[in-house]
Amino acid sequence: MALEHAILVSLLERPGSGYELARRFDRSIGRFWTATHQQIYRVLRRMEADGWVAAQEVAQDGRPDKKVYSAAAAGRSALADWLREPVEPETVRHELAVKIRAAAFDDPAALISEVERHRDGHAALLARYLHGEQRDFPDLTALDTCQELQHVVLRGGIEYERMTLAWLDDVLATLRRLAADRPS
Amino acid sequence: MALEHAILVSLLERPGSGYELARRFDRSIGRFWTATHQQIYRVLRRMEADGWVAAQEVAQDGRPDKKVYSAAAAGRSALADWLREPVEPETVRHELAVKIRAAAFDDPAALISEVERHRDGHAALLARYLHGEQRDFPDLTALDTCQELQHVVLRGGIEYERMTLAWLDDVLATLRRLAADRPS
DNA sequence: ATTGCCTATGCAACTCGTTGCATAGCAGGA
DNA sequence: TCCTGCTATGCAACGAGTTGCATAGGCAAT
Repeated sequence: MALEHAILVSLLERPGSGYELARRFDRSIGRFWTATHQQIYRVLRRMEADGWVAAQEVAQDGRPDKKVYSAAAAGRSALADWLREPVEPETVRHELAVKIRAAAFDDPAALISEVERHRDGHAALLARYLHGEQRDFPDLTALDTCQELQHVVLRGGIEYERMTLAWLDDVLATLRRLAADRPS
Repeated sequence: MALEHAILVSLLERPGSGYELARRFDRSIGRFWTATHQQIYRVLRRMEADGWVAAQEVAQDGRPDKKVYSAAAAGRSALADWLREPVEPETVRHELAVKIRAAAFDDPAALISEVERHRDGHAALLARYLHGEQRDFPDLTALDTCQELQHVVLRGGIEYERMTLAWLDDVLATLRRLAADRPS
């Protein structure tokens, strides 16, 4: 279970409320680790009970109060312990790949618009990554350790999107060829 | 929920027992959709109750009996319905990426051997994919629709592994540079 | 001889993750 | 004015997924 650890890393990079964490998971972190606000609130409460994080109530005007969490010493040492354990290879749940193989038993042409939709989504995400890179890392020669590591993870995201985009174009070409060969 | 659909596709490609399906999920399918034998047995029973699959008991000598499942008409039409629904973008749970960002708050050098382990795993998987491609698709000019689609998914797997391999080399270079810059 | 692994299925208990809903004040547009 | 959407947190119920264990015969190696 790594949601705790992902939250700890995010809080070490910057303290924040459950709501803010949920938004971070929708953005930068969310593309290599997803979580809903429900999970995050639940885990934060458990982590607070375990002394991994400390909470501070912050009153705001014009908005509901919030609880700002920050990583505690116990959380930091738990993170260090976890870093020394081996992790499993990443699990992939690639529903679209299942659909592509399923198309053999139905109409391959019917899948084209769906694949195009995914292609466009990945293209948009790649653009957002590249834009975020420009904004957050304007000078790549002057990064501290934390930023270096954030940037190498971002590079992974960028390469993943580029690769996926090229693959989805390949998938589209294949589907179009099959649709032309055997019109239903 | 797509485990049902992944199982249906696998059974349409070839009927098999729960055990055999579990092994297929460990191999080809398993890299874009994971499932344990527990899940598979449970879902198969539900699918049988819903008339999506039909089971046939097969006695074997020297081995326990097995129940060979095959996709039924109702399952096939359920699959066709599902193909026409949009799917969510794939979810990624990339624990190693969390660790890389976590390394900023501990010792980056301590992560090197872990990343090397992952790198070697991905290299081995890429080799297995390429070997499987040679074996299962010796003549790329003579494929039926089902094989065309299997192959385009395999190409995706191969490209994913290549990209991951290159990225992990980038990560290793970054970690080594950080370790040299600031020795702990 | 015993140990360990492979085939083949399954139960029980648990944790993880999702979905729907609820509260509640404020801001902005039709 | 009403409706939608944002900030901020939370409960309850459900479904998905994991882990540990159990059975049970056969096969291969130590």
